Amino acid sequence: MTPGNQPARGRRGTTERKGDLRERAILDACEALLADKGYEAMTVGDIAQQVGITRGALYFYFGSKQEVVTALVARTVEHLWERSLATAQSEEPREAVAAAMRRTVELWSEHGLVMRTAIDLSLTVPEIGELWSRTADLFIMAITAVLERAGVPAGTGPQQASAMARALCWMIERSFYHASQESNAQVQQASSTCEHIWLISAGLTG
Amino acid sequence: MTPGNQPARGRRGTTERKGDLRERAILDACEALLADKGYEAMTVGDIAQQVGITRGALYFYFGSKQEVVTALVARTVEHLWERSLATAQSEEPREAVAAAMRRTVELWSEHGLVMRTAIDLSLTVPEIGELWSRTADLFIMAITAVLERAGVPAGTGPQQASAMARALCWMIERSFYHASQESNAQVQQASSTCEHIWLISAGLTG
DNA sequence: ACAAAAATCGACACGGTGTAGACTTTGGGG
DNA sequence: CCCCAAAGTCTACACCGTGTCGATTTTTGT
Repeated sequence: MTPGNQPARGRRGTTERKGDLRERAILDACEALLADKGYEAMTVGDIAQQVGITRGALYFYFGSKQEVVTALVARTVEHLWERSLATAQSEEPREAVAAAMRRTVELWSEHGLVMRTAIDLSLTVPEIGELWSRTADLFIMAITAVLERAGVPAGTGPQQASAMARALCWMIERSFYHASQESNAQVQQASSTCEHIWLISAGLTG
Repeated sequence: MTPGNQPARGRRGTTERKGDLRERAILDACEALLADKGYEAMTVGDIAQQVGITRGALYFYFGSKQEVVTALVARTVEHLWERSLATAQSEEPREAVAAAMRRTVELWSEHGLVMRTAIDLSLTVPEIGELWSRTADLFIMAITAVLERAGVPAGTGPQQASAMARALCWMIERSFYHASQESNAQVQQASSTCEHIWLISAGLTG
């Protein structure tokens, strides 16, 4: 479809099409516009103008505003996946929780805008919904692992690790979603509260 | 602005303007359309057609699609407020939690569609954001009260009732949001899990 | 340096929005 | 009963954002 779907890295020469630059520029422009106009108000013409091309040219790269935003979300989410694999590997559950929450604060501080956008569009843009759902599953699996290591019985019943992890994941998502709209201080506060509830839920009181 | 802003209930005679009927019919149509097309796909023309009038006539009642949906949300949310005042009045915290969750299941089963819509549009339609924020605050206050009665220290610190209640509220909102999209069984499951975590957070283990 | 591929542009058709003005219905007083 | 103002409704229009098309220019590999 759009150029850049295949990396097309020629073995040696940096096959860096001019269009690859433009594509990144479009995504950057989109992120900037998203920041100060919001998704609804942002128009395809706005993005093109920000990049310095016409709408027609932009449609060469992406088929619609939704596709642009989807690509932006994909770029960000890919970044999350890379950096989050090694998290919560600690043996000590208490430390694992702390590490995970530190990581979460980082992610939302850096990418809060795009993550909020992804959540907002999950319903209306199936592709984004899929992307975010995948991401949430990673978090849920990580939380489940920590709960089980802390002694919570495995299983999908209401009082068992998997279901609890899902609920805790939504708690964290929503808390950070709101907090990251306000200030870094709010994010810190949300983080502390979520960490506390997570610890209690894992039976790690005191 | 639009008719019906003032109840205009003449003291005796039922001053039931023909327009009041239409207004309700529009809201009903909107709710129906919302159910099987979704907000984005639903057009002002669709709503008008469903009611059996033209777009022009609809604009006599509401200034835009957003206004229609806002009115629909307002109608539903008003309903929530009425019925939720007497909840969680029980002395026994454990019973209060159970009652609150039963209530929540009811609300989401009956009004899940509109509630999800309200949440989705909170960002883009400030008026709806305000409405939903108010509603969330009611829930948070109720949860706070239960936590305090169960012995959680009052205050806004991360380990104190108010902050914890907020996090728990988001957990419940998000869990039900997702579950109510799937099935009643999922809603029940979510309810049980949330209840369990709430109880643990309140220190009511065992 | 030249041809194919990549990129860009301007113009168009389409669909949804919101508004304006003319027309019809409704429902109290004279 | 009639009349008139208010309430309600309609058709037509202007606007704006979208997505597409064909013509044109630039890049790129050889």
